[in-house]
Amino acid sequence: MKSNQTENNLPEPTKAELEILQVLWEFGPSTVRFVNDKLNEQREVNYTSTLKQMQILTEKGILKRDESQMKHIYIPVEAEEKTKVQLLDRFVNTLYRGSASQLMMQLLGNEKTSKQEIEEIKRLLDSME
Amino acid sequence: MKSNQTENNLPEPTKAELEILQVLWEFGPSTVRFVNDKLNEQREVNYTSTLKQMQILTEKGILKRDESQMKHIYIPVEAEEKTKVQLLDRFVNTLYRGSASQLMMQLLGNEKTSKQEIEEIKRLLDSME
DNA sequence: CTAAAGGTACGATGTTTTTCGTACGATACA
DNA sequence: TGTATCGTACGAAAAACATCGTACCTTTAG
Repeated sequence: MKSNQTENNLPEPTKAELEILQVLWEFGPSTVRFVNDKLNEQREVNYTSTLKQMQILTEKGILKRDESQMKHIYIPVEAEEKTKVQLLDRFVNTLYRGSASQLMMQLLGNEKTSKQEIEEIKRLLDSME
Repeated sequence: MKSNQTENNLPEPTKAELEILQVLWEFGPSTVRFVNDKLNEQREVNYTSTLKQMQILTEKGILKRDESQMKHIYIPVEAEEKTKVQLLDRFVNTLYRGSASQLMMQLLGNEKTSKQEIEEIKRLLDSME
């Protein structure tokens, strides 16, 4: 099958992979043990499952690791921002035909987006002038 | 495995399922034939593959269908808006811990979001006062 | 009437993603 | 110094997704 890459970039992380990335983004470079513990705060996962995922992530080039110690330390290759931008871009293209303003409208119309959030967005825009 | 539902809602559509939904959103209630033709404008898919997907979508309760004719007519159960809001909500929660303004910042910082888009967003916000 | 065209049903198969068991090496410490 | 603990490697099973072939029913045109 065709490999799933964007022009200049890494393959899209899967759902389980994203969970792991998020731990690494939040807490910085970590061991499998640490990541697995964090994941288990939310759902039950076997240690070796997490290990395997992180190995796969490394094969894919999404993570790299420091093997100088027995406890390998895993690190995302791309910065959080960059990866998120890619995902966001894909999301906008898929669901909103690339129209960021349409996405915005939905965000603003969404009850779950608080007044406070909206205010913050306005301030943000003003400061961009 | 745990079934994948949000509190009050339908299961998340998969990628292939989303493609189909998008055709239905754009063109309204349609036959399998019609949807399949649209999909084939973008990539090759066998008719029965599309049929199967749409049957699965129906089983899942994401589509319903009018069987009164031989050519069944498929219709999304939920409105486009509602489904997109769900997906967007999940997206914001997953990637931005629920912070819409953070997502915004990324949108605005994204080169692919044109000046024109940004202007439109500003106008939108102003008109909300 | 009948053959071709076009429809649905559905099992089987292929692929990708996810999870886990087992093997085995290193470390720690009683 | 041996045994329990904690690590990695890795194949394989399980689950989720996607695709397709085949059977079989309806409609339609000649």
